[in-house]
Amino acid sequence: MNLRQLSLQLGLSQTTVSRALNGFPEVSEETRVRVKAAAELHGYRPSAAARRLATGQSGTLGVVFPAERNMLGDLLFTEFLGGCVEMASDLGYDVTLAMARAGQSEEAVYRRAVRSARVDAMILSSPLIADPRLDLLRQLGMPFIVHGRTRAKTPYAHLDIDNEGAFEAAARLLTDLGHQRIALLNGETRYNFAADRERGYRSALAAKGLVPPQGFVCDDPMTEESGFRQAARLLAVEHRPTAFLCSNIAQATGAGKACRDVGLQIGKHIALIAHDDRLHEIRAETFDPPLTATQSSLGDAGRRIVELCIAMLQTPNSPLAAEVWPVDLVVRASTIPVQAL
Amino acid sequence: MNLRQLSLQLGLSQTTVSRALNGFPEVSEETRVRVKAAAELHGYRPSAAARRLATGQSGTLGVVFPAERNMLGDLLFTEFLGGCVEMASDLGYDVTLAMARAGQSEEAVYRRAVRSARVDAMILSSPLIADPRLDLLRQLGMPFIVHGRTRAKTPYAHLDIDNEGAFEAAARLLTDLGHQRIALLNGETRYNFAADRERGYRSALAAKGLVPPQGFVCDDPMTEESGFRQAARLLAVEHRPTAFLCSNIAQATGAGKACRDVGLQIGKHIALIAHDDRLHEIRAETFDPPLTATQSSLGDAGRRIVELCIAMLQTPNSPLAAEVWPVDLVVRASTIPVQAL
DNA sequence: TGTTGTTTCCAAAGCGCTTTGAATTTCTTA
DNA sequence: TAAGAAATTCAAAGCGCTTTGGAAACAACA
Repeated sequence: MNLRQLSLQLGLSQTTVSRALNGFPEVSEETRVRVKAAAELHGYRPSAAARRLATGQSGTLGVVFPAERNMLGDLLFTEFLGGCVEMASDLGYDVTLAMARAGQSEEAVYRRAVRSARVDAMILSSPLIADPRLDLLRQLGMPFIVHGRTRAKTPYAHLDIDNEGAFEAAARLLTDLGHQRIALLNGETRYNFAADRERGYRSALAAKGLVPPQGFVCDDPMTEESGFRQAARLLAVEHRPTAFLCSNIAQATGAGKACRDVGLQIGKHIALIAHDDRLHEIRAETFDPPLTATQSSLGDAGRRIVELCIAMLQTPNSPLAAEVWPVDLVVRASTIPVQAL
Repeated sequence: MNLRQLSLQLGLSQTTVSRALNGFPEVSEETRVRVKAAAELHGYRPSAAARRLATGQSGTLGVVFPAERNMLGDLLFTEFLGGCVEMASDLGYDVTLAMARAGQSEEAVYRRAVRSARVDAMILSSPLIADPRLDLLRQLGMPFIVHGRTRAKTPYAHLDIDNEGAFEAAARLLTDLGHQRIALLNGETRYNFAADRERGYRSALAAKGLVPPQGFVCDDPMTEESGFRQAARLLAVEHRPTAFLCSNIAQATGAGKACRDVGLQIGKHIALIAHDDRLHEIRAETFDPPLTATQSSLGDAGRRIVELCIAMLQTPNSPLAAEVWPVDLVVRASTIPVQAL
C-alpha cells in the first residue's frame, strides 16, 4: 500500500494525504483523522527510500567504529552506541556504522560516508586535542556532533562531561582527606578528555600548594594491564602514593591488584578513586571495597547526543549544541583520610 | 554532479551512462572507458537514495543488538559486528543497527525494521534451539541469515561453526589423556550452540563408556562470575573433576580463579580447555598457562556471513547458504594426562 | 452584491536513478 | 550488394514520496 493507493482509496489527493500524515497545518482536522484511520487500517508505511529521495534527507546517522580496538574500548563504545541506537530508533532515525579497515586511513572512511551521502550527520567520539576529523567534515559539508571536546577555536556541536571538574573534585576530596601523594593513572593525553582530567587534578593539588611528584602522572591506554603496571611501578618507589586516581574502572581493577600484590588493602591502607562510565556489568559499587567514583553514564550520553544531533538537523539555523554535563562524585569505601592509613 | 548532468556532459543518454558505470554488457568498451573517466573526473557518486527507490533495494543490512546485555556478550557482539561492518563496507553495503528497548518485545523490533523496509535482509545471531524470530521473518517476507543454527526443520540460510564436533574433539582429547571426571561449564542450553556443545561432550564421553557424574554439566550465562561459581562448587565435591571444559574464555578465567583459590594450578594439578572466539584482546595463548582451546574467529564469521547474505540477495533463486565451519583444537599447556596430576 | 481573506484541497513537477522496449548503427553472410 | 543478425544507443516510463503554485470553497466584510 503506497501513498497513491491510499489517496485513491480515500478520494483525496496525494498531497493532502501526505500532509495529513505529516502533521501539516493546512488540512482540516476532520480529514486528518479520516486519513490517519485509513492509513492505520491498511497498514500504510511510507517508503523510506522515496522519502529520502524527495527530501534529500536520509534519516540516518553515522557512527564510526574507533580504529584502535581494545577490550575496554569496545565495551565503552558498545555502551555509547547502544544509547545512540536506542534514541535514534525512538526518533525514527537509523544508525549506520562505518569502520576503518586495518591499514586504511580513518579519513577515507569519513570521505566515503560523506560522498555516498547516506547519512545526514555523523557522530564523533573520543576526539583528540587537535582532531583533524572536525575540519575534514566541515570542509566536506557534513553536519556532525562530537561526544567530547577538542581545543579547536571554531565552534562545533558537542556534548561532553566536565572531566576537568570531575577530576578536580576527586582530587580535592583526596587532598581534603589529607592526601599529598596522589598518583593520576590517566588515559592517553592526546585525547582531550584525558588532558582535561589532568588539568583538574593539577588544579586541585595546586590549590593546596601541592605539585605531583616525578612520575606520579601517567598517561597510558586505559586498560587493566596498564593500571596494574603503573600502580606496581609507583608502589615500588621510595615515597609511594597514598592514593590513586584512575581514569576508569578497568585501570582501577589493575591498580587494585597491584596493591593487593604488595599487601595493601584499598580503603584501608591506600585510597582509590576511579571514573565510572556506568557500564552495564562493571560498576564501581560492586567492587571490593565499593569504589569512590566520579560517575556519568555513557549510555545516557549516547541517547542525548542523538537527540541533539537530530534537533540540529531539523532546525537548520539553530545555535550549535554545547552541552557539558556535571559529573557526580560518589563517595564509597575506597577513600579514607590519610591519618587512618 | 548527477547522472543527467554527466550524460549531458558526455553527449550520451542517461541509460548508456548508467549501464557503462554498472558494468552492463550492452555498451562498447570504448564508451565505457570514456564514461568512467568522466565520472572519475567530475567526482560523480550515484545517489544512494535514488538508486534505492529505483531498485527497491536499500543496500542495507540489519543487525539487532542482543536484548540481554553483559560484558562478554557485548564483546562477542562487537567482534562479530565489526566483521560484518568491515565486509559490508567492502561490498558497498551499509549496516544498520536495531535494538530492543528494555521492556519492549524483540519481536516489535523486527516488525518495525521490516515494515519501514529500510533493510534488504537481516542477520540473526545467537539463535535459540527453537527461535521464533525465524518464523516471524519468514512470515514477514524479510530475507535473513542466521549466525548459528536452530532445530527448525524448514531450511534457512546460515553460517555456523561445528560446536558439536569441537566439543567432542576437546572432550576426546581429555579422555585420551585418561581423564574420566570432566566437567562441562556450558552456556545456557536454550541457545542451540550450547546444546550442540553438550551433545559433543556427551558423545565423546560415551565413546569411552563414561557418563558425566551428577552436577558435572552446568548451563549458565557465560560470564567469569559463573565460571568461578560453578568451578568452585565442583571443586568442593567429594570426587572433584580432573578437567574443565569451558564454553569461553571468560568462564575459563573464572574457573581458573576458583582452582587457584583451592591451591590447584592449571596444567599441573587440573586440566582446562576453553572455546576461544578470537576476540581482539582476550586470547587463549596469553593466559597463564596458555590455554588449550577450540578456536574460531567471530570476526571472520561476521565477514563471511555478510558475504553470504549479499550473495543471497544478489542471486535470488540460489540455494540457501548452509555453511558449517570446522573448529580447530589447539593444544597448549593447560591440558595434561591424568597420570601426571 | 462584489471583494477580500481564509481554509482546504489539488495537479503536477520534481528528487536521481534503473530498466523496458525500440531505434539506430555496425557487422555478417549469402 | 541486400538482408538479416548483432552490437550500441536512446527516449521515456517508472520508483513513491514531498512540495510548489494555484484553484476551489467558504466565510467575513463593506
